[in-house]
Amino acid sequence: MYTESVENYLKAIYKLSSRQGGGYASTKAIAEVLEVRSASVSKMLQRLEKMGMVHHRSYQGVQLTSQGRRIALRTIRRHRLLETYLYEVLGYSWEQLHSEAELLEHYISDLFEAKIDEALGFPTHDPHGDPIPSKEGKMPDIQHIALANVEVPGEVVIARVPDSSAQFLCYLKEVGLLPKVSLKVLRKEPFNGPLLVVLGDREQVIGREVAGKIWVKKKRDLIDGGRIDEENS
Amino acid sequence: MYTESVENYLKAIYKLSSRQGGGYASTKAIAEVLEVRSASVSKMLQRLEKMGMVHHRSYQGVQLTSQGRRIALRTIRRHRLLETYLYEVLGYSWEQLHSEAELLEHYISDLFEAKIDEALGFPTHDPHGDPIPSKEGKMPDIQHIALANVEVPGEVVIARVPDSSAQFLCYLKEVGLLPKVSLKVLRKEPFNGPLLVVLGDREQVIGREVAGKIWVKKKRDLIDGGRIDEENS
DNA sequence: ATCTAAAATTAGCCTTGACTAATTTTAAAT
DNA sequence: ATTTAAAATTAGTCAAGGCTAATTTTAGAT
Ligand SMILES: [Mn+2]
Ligand SMILES: [Mn+2]
Ligand SMILES: [Mn+2]
Ligand SMILES: [Mn+2]
Repeated sequence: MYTESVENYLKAIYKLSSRQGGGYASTKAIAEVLEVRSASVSKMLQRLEKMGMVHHRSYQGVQLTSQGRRIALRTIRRHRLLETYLYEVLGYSWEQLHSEAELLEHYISDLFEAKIDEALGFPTHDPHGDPIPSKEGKMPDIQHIALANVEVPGEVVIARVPDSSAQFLCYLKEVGLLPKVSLKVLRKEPFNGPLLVVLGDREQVIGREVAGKIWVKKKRDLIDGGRIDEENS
Repeated sequence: MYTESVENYLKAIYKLSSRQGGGYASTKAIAEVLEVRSASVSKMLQRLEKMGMVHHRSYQGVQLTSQGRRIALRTIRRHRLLETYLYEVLGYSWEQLHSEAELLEHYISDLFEAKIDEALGFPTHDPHGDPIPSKEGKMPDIQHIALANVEVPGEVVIARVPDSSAQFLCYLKEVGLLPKVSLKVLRKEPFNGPLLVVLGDREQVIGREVAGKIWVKKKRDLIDGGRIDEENS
């Protein structure tokens, strides 16, 4: 339907502008995500504007139109369904998922999407813990906190890890920091020092930077959807 | 690895030049298969020559180099493995296979190819009866005859049907002309008239043109690999 | 209010792979 | 041996999506 390039731009804009508040993505940030030059981004933004995919305020940033958001979410849905299928059905290992999905997301048909969705029993999360947007383009919004920001002592469950660096994922697999794993944070060393956590039956130190990329839920939130939390505090 | 376009050209050249003898594909024939203009083909042939994929004798035709053949066969292998997987595992219907495979064949990885091959138990033929080239690039060569050329009366088994027209496949499905089905040819009407065949428990007339596109094996060949046939005649 | 560095845009170039129109080559018919 | 029609090639154009280099805008520091 749309080109691989257009879909990748829309995905990048979606992720950057939903990252926080105002919702504008900058040219530079898009360029970094997609590993192209800023000049290429500027040009593409004009084309996307003409296509009705974005609102672009020159020198200020871009936002998706509802049309652009629809395509972005469809692509993200396909990406995450693909990752889930490759993992669950074809036996891909964790770190091989992303690159295959990154390409195939642009080339499967509506039918293929529907077939793997069905084969998986209509999953809601991919293997990295990322939510899968619905067919109608609803993305469940989630409130996770970074492991690095958990107050100590705290008991948490891993909800989500980044999907795009195979090396990082290999490390996480090695130490057992996978989605759905619970752990206790015993101590955080000051001056951005490492965290000391209990993982299963052993202790483990985790660098602050790594801990900033792992998203967790508090144990209590899990049991009661976060309501008790509010009443108690 | 190579672009979709390059792989489609190589596939087209492979099929056209293996169709018969000498093994040269003409510019016009390639243009017709790929539904592009001859001028576009001429230009691409020069690029393929530079890439070492073809030998092009100007105004005479092209042949694949061993390099070109390797890529063509890899693409055909992926196409047919994909069709088999979509059919056997994902429950695609017959006529939906080809268009999905035609695109995905260019975008799956070596790993994806290996995984679906394994999941299918290393199949040798796709749902249309076409042989799947081996990973090493060996294509089993097959000697089928067109149903239209069977001598009457003759008993045959359908080996292979064309894969690329969904409408044609729907018709074949409707009348039950599927690979592995046996039938008897009772009569061929003269002047390129229709064939009268027995299909299961009923008689069926088949136009000569349709019968020219269905490839069959003689019943005896099937049982004894064709040897008895030679001894008897 | 001015200066400056970072960010963004513009201008101009390249490759891929289409297209049309014009030209050249080939091969078959006279 | 010419003529001619089909096939093939060449020349020139276009859009997509990259790039570098040059220019413009913005926002923060003085
Ligand atoms: Mn991913
Ligand atoms: Mn992608
Ligand atoms: Mn096919
Ligand atoms: Mn194809």
